[in-house]
Amino acid sequence: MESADQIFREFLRQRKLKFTSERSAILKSVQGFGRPFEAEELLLSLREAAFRVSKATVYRTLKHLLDAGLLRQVFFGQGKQAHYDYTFGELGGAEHDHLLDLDTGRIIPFSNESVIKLRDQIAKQMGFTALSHRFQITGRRAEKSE
Amino acid sequence: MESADQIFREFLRQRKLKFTSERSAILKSVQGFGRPFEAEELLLSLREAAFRVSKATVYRTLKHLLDAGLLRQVFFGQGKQAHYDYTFGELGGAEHDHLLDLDTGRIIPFSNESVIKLRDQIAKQMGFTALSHRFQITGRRAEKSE
DNA sequence: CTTTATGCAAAGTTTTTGCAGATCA
DNA sequence: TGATCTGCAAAAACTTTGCATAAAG
Repeated sequence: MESADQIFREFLRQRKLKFTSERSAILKSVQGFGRPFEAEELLLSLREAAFRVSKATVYRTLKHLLDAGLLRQVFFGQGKQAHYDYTFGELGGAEHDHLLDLDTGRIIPFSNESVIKLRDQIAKQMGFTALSHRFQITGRRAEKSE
Repeated sequence: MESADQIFREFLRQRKLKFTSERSAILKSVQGFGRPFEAEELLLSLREAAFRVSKATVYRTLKHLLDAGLLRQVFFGQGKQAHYDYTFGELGGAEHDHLLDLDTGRIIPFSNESVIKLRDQIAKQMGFTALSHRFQITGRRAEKSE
């Protein structure tokens, strides 16, 4: 099985793009988040790792990672800024969705096969073939002792 | 059953806000879309109806409609601009989701009870109570003769 | 009449782009 | 070495805000 690193290198090679130290550092940093992150957070995370990259390069690389299929964009709350979700993470590349804790703002990934079954079934009913989806549940801890 | 208009008036009254002709025109225009729309589209739609409202008022009113629960924000594609989705529309206030046609960009609303059942079940499994969700399927026409 | 709303233009956010010098293949 | 990259700063896209005047209750 290919690593994300290999996938990215191959993607770049096919497009005659270069695998630079910035792109390498950004991918590494992306893998460090266990949850969707914002461009600004990524920038900070790189600076903490003492790797100086410009905001422009971060955005440009995020776009490539999206094209390579290693990231996808998701939007939470009313926020206008995009979150980037690593599609290769903990769950080993399995499609996953998110539950947003209304009280803490925490984003919790989950994976559930029924979501895919349901989306495929709904799309079929509507005369479509489903290619992807975004599913986001907003909720609140059930048995909180407050 | 209360009309959206009544709900909005009541919402404004409770907050000591005013029901102005601009707010009335905006709500009417919102109801004219059968799909999620952008702030800019709303503005254009108002101008077509020969009603001149400023962009600032449109945004301010959208915020109130969100607070009143008559709209919610959704995000499609990679676009950074918010879409506003009327929660009171065709489906008579029933919760609904969207299918995005990858080829045409068209957004098609649908309503399916299983989505709610599934979200409630998943949230429960994770120790949460689901309050709302966003579900978006991206697909492509199944039997296209192209 | 007092409070809240509106329009305008200016400011704020987030993301994109042009360009000159730096780096990769 | 030729093509692609990078950082910077400026621009662009979308949304919010301050202020003076207008309208609602």
